[in-house]
Amino acid sequence: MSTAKSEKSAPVTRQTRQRAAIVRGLSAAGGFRSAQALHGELRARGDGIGLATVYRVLQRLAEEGVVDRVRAAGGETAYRLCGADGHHHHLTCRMCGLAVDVTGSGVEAWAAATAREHGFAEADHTVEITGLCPRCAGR
Amino acid sequence: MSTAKSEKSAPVTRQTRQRAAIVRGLSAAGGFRSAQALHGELRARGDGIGLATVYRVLQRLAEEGVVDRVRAAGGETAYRLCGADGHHHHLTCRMCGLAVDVTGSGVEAWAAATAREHGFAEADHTVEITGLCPRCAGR
DNA sequence: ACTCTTCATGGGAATGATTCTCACTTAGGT
DNA sequence: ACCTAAGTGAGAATCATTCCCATGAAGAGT
Repeated sequence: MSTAKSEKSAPVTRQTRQRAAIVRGLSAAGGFRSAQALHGELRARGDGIGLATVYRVLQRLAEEGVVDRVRAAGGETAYRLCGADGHHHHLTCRMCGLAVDVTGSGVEAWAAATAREHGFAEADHTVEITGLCPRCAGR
Repeated sequence: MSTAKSEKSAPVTRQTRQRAAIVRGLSAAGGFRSAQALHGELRARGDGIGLATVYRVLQRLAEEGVVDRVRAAGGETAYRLCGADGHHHHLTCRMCGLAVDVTGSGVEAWAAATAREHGFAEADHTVEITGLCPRCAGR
């Protein structure tokens, strides 16, 4: 039976026009965009693309670590190109949506230690700080 | 015209059978429950109550600080009676849903400092640690 | 205790985001 | 150029949550 394929096949991830458009779109946006918003912007720009595809690609990009995912208040999920710099958290303005990346060496350690302390394995964590950015706070 | 009412009316929050049932239900549950799940449990128990009411009451309880809110993976929102002990975070098992309260003096400070550092005001934060609880990890 | 005003309730429709289905297209290896 | 598995897209299907609005009841005043 099996010749060289052995057990698992490589997850190839093809380079398609749509996938490229989505990454370009996110790049141009520069910040968070919901799947629906991104879809609208791409269409407006003339890139023919289906909503289902936007969801699919965005989800995969998230799995691949190419984009960040945050759950917005209205139940929507928003995505943003992640600067390939691995793990970090967000400081978001609850008024205008401005988001700043922050890293917290201490938090990482605390989260890991807390999990271990309670016997939890494969710990992961999310941290979101919200507040009013300088501009919004000043008004 | 206006006599003694002056400007703002007191936010009365009436004590209703339904509201009581919801709090009792959450109390009996002991952990997180989605609005839908709670509604199902209450109905099964014989407490006649509408889904819309469950959502409404749960939302208000959250505003009042009586319950915790976490956004589950499937886009659902889950609620849990909060022991009136103010601020804390959660360590959740991503397999069985077991949730443990944890407090992190260090995290609080870090979050506040980070926000201040970037000029953000009125900072708030959420921290969720997920992993596999001892039992699930052991299987 | 009786009444009146206002807030709460609930059933079902409406909304909105996300996922599914499935026939058709295409990237990439040979 | 050819084959085949992966990707795509339109619309239907799902699902959680909110809206609408007539009816019910809590609590203040008398």
